[in-house]
Amino acid sequence: MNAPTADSRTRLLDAALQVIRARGYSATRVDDICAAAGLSKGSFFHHFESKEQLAVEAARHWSTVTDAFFAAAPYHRADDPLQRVLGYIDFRKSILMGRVPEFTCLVGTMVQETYDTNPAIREACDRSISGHASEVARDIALAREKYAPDAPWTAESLALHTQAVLQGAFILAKARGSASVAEDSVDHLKRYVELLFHPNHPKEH
Amino acid sequence: MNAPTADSRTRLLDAALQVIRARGYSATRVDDICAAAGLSKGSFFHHFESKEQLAVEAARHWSTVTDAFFAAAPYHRADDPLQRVLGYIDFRKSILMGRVPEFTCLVGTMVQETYDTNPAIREACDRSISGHASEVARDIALAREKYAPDAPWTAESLALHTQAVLQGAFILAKARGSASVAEDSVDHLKRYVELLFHPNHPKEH
DNA sequence: GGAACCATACCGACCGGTTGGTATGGTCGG
DNA sequence: CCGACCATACCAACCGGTCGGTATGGTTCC
Repeated sequence: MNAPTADSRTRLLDAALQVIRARGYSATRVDDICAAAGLSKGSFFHHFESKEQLAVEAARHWSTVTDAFFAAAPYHRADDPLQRVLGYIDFRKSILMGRVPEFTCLVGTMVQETYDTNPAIREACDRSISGHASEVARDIALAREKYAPDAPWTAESLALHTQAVLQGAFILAKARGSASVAEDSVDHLKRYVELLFHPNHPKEH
Repeated sequence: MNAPTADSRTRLLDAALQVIRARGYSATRVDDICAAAGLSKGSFFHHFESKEQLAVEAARHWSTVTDAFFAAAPYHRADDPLQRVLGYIDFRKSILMGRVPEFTCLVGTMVQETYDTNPAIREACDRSISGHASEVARDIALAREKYAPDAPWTAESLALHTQAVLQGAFILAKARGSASVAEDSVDHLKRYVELLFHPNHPKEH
């Protein structure tokens, strides 16, 4: 009777995204994920051989979901690469809404708990973050070539910096219990990128 | 010999800083902390009424330790407030050495796992981060008044942004298993602050 | 068509190691 | 002797993972 709904494996993965983002990886029980998916533990271990393997697959699922989400975002339509980069940052700010677990990042949360004890999960989280950064770096590289070819920084490092700011903003939002501090930090990030590409200060007259 | 019976509580707190930074809060067992401190569980529950309360006190202990550490750092000796801010950033970069758990932040790690389930720990982590940011904000406010009194950002928000960058840099370092990506992000942060203050900044060599 | 057979999906009771916390008693300085 | 401190032994709940079993739908052979 579950035919019309998404298949069970996907439901378990989606449930894992929700629960782990709220409670963290270690504190999440397999039964929590099953309950959130409306499935039993037997079903869970039919689809995943262990909790650890679920985490690895959840990280990949996270990348799939977020890649599609960002691919559909409107900022890609700008012709100018710098405008796409700034549009990306605006877009990241605009989705900081709802409850904190709804806009924070699965892999940023998981990697904190697993980097030293769980290499498979750490690598899966790294692939997710680095993969997304590479996407951002493509537009940054084009903007750099066009507007700042002699800049002393690489497109890759600036893309990673955007991810660092976002991940850090999530931590502050979690500590404060509010998204507004994250919005402020994204504002600073946008100002930085604008300054990097438009040094229209009275420095050079 | 350390003071015989005097410091067991501190030894447990110090052990908690090490173990929780490496494994996270949920995955840390109280026996792990006891073993790292060379004490028994009876001693643990003599000093702390629960694992949760230990976490709250560990956050405060973390603030005490780090406050003293930063208070002793050389960047405070600069006369100019902007030089102190830039010196702070340089200092933060210079301590990104050793293994990852040795330079990352206890409260940034803990708050990710506890913000939605453990309000007491969340608040303790918030106090630690916000308290440190306030310290940084003092010099930023002086620099702003001196060099950029009409800037469209507040000293408080820029101070929080520095913390966001650092926390995010720690996450990237954990995912990558290397500090170098964190160093790059701190470089971007320093460049941002320099750009913010650049127009009226008197270069002195 | 239908009986026999099989694969996939799913259920939930159960197992055994783990873990936060407790009970009890010993040691030692004052 | 008292109370702070700490160790050992222990407990009950918890939790990841297992296992026997059911339901359903597809395939093959007559």
